[in-house]
Order: sequence, then C-alpha cells, then structure tokens
Amino acid sequence: MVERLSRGPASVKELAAPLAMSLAAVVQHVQVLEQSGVIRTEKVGRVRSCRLDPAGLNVAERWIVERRALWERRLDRLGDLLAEPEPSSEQRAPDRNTTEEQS
Amino acid sequence: MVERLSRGPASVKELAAPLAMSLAAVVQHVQVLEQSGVIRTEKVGRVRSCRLDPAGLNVAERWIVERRALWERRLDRLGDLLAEPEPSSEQRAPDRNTTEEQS
DNA sequence: GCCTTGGTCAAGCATGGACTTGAGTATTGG
DNA sequence: CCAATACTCAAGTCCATGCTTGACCAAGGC
Repeated sequence: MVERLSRGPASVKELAAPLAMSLAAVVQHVQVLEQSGVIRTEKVGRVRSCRLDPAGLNVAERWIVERRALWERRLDRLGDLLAEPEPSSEQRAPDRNTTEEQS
Repeated sequence: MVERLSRGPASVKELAAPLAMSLAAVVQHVQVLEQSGVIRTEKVGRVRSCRLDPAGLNVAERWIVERRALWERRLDRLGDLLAEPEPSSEQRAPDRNTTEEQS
C-alpha cells in the first residue's frame, strides 16, 4: 500500500484493487497508517483519497533507526560476553531485577 | 534468558527462577532456542543444562543484519520516491503484480 | 427518482502465539 | 524404599490480529 501511494495519491478503492481483501479491511489499514502519521487522507464527495505524508515517514524512519540501534546494542553486548573466556568458577550475581525481556 | 546464559550455562530451573512463568513455558522457550541453533542443551541425570552456542549466535546476527538491510533498502527507495516531485499528470502504471507486501 | 458506487460501522470469526494445568516419568537424596 | 526434584508431554485457555460479513449511508450518474 505504501509502495502504491509512493507513486502518487489513490482512493481506498484503488488501494484495495490489487489486494485480495475486502474494502473494509483496506480501510482499517488506512486508518492505522493515518493514526500513525504515515499517510494523510481527505474525503471528497464519496471518495477518500490517500497520500503519503513525508513528515510522517521521517517519523517512521526514526522509529526503525531506533529499533535498529537497540538490536545492535544487544548484539554487541552479547558478542562481548561471548568473546570473554567463560567464567569457570561459580560467581553468580543474585538476579538483578531490571527491565528485562524474556528469551 | 539469553542474557542469563551469556553469563554461563544454567539449568532450566535456574532460567525459570526470575521469570514469573511456569517451568513448562520456559522449556518451550528453550526448545525453540535450541531448534533455531541459538543454544545447545544436554541432559545430565534429571537436569537439562543449557548454554549459548556461539556459532548459532552468529547465525542469529546474520539474520538480523539481513533484516536490517532489507528495511534500509525499503526506506531508501521510499525516500527517493518522496524526494521526487509528485507526478502531476496521471501516468499510473497498470499495477505490476510482483511480490509485494501489504500496508 | 432510483440504482449504483465508494465508503463506514459494528460484530464476529479464524488463526497463531504464549502461557497454564495436570498427569506422568526418571533421577536422586535420605 | 520413598518422597522430593527436575523435567516432559498433551491438552486447553487466553488474547491479540487481521480479515469478513452484512447493514447502512451519502454522493453521483442517468
């Protein structure tokens, strides 16, 4: 959908056309895209036309960059720990309870 | 869990301890981690001990790097298209049907 | 006027993932 | 020998997502 919109604005119908989905489903997608600021829409008569919002895409880009940085940090940390020689003697820290994800 | 394992091998019990989850749930996590090659486990008596598999982590890292590259490519492409002046005259390509994701 | 078109809304269904429960098994300390 | 421990396994629950359906409504077009 975003790809299609990057080639110029389109109505909901047009967005739905190539997509093996009901119109309603597409509308839902459009709604979340609008709420998250990636696109803007405007209703003219009975037609709602959608276009990308460049500013919003910048936000999206920033989001992804952050995400990426986070993963990089994790991997680096992990890499460091793996590079270290394994601690042969048991010296287990007593479970700090910081924000921590599972798996 | 991976974080914990990066500080040295541990039994399933130990992994479960700080995790507000049943043992069985942890075992499930351990299974997928093992299947995807991130950890290796060995059963000694009634205890299954788990350790990270450095090689497996390399695989995981490669996976993430690929993923990242993919997103970068997408964003770049999108950025390019946005940078272009909007095509004012209607010159809509007739919907090529290549592999394409929704939204 | 009235049927068609493009969209809207609410409800509901299907699926998948993460977790729990409960029953069972093998090891092990006493 | 017995009970506790450390799992294992199958089944079932819960919940979020993504989509469909059907009723509805406001433009158009003829």
